[in-house]
Amino acid sequence: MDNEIKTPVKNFIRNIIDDDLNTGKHTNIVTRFPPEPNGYLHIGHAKSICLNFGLARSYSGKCHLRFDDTNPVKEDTEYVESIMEDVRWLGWDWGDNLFYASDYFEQLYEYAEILIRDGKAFVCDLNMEELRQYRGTLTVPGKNSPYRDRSVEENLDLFRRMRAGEFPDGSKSLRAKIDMASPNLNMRDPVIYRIKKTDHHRTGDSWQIYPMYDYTHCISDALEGITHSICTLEFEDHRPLYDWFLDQLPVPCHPRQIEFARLNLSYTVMSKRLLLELVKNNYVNGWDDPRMPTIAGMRRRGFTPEAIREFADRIGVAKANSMVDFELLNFCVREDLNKKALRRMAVMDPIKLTIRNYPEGKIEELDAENNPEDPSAGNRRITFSRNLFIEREDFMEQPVKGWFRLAPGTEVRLKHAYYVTCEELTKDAEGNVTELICSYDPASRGGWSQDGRKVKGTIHWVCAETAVNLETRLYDQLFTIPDLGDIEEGKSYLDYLNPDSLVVNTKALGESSLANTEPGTHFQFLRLGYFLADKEYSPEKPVFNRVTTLRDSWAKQKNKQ
RNA sequence: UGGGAUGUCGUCUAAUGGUAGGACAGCGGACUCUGGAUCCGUACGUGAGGGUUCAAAUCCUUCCAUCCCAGCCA
Repeated sequence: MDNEIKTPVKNFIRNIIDDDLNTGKHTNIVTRFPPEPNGYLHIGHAKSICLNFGLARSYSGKCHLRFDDTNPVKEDTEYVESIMEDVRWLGWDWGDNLFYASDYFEQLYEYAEILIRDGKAFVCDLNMEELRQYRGTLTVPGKNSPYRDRSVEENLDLFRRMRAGEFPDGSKSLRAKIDMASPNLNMRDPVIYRIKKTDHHRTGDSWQIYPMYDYTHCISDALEGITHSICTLEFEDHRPLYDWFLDQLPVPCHPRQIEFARLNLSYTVMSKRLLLELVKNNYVNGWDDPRMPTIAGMRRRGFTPEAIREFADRIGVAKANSMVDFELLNFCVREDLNKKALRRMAVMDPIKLTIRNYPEGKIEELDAENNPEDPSAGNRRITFSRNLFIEREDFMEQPVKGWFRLAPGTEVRLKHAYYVTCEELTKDAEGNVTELICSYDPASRGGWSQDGRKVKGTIHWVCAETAVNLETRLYDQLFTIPDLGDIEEGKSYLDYLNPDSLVVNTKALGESSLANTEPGTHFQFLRLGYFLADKEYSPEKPVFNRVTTLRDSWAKQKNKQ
């Protein structure tokens, strides 16, 4: 990735940064990726990660990884581990800049006392229900809390006792004193500390109170010297509060919050809640199910970091809500794997092909290139014999117009091998074709013909004597409709789960080398698609995940008819 | 019916008052031992109306549509 010399596409954030650099507001930039460790990262996070780390790299700045761990009831170290793994896998490096909001708890607490001393925060005894009543609604202003005018001394005393654990959960909160009549609900005396007698995954039982996001995030940014604090659109309404806290407190700097539109991808969901539900209720097989849009799932499916980064670059960054076509992701992974994946032959739905004029018992070896896009990938030897299997789809008894694969009486090339002509076929009682009897042209060895005759069709095959059985897992979209945000009244996203999102095919056959590779290796199965040896792969049970199919202009042509 | 935002090819995204451009998808063709890859060509767009200007996607104005906000979640 370091030798990419692409000029970055302009976007409104880069424009802001360029301005800040030109005007001298900043001489270098610092961004951050601030996940809450309460779930696995998904492709939407990848957009944000690539944006923040990408900006830092592009401007020779820094990007911090900061865990926004202010809510111990939802967070867990399992998630911090997986997040770090995913960010690293995507190819980014935070260096020494690993932070936790929980590292700032003491500082945050001291700042809260300053707010109290300045009369800008108070301890409120309203419970959650009362608080809701007092907050008002979108159209009617809120009412001041009856506890709003407590003295500084009383507030300080109460707040310290909150910290000491003297009060039960939910009985009191610390609130900022701003404006209950503000049309922006976030400014209606927002809660900044709540009591939670819950152990924190990093601070253990040392805190009984935990700061809220709005209060924590801006201060964390300021303490770390973040210059551009990039977040998603739903925080736009929070920006006045972000700025308010920083304006009240003696913080080292005042970062600028910039909001961009989160990623929506067709045929999938991106909400942590929904993804968690899919996992918990076993609609998928865990966070790394290859159908999941999680980084872990995409990694297991066989998407590459390079493809995901390319995707993130291509979708751009803007403020308008949008839905990106999944095909772009497929394009990116094909583009990457086309250069890198070794070619192999495998047959998903085998049909027997016998070459009647090929000597019985003879097995010969032929040369096959590993990757036509990359000569350095070298060649391999593959075996050929009288008994082969080809793809059932590659034969048509009554060929349609434009068909140039195998049919009775027609000649095709077996990739890397010989020309064969179909002369006869056998059928079972139901009339299904069970075997194709062919003849071959011994002079066409290697797939060439000296007389220069044209053979339009080339098909893949495997040698019956040496082929190995494969389990292939053929993945398709998890959902049947592109926009899960737009579903029929009374229906749930679960009603749109694609029953065919996973088809396990155990009858596939592949060339023998496929039983001798490592989990995590990518291949292109000729004419079929890109596959990854799954983590469950073993030589005894070779399991391959289909990452994506190849482009198929024949299928397209067929669909038009 | 409060507040905040956003509307550019089918989709994503540039154009910072001066030729509406790129990518994906589509279509057509060339080439090909993968109907793959590659190459070439092509169609398609400024939400609507008014105004300012020599000139408007861009500025003003009125409307329309969509998204977000009433957690002691982030």
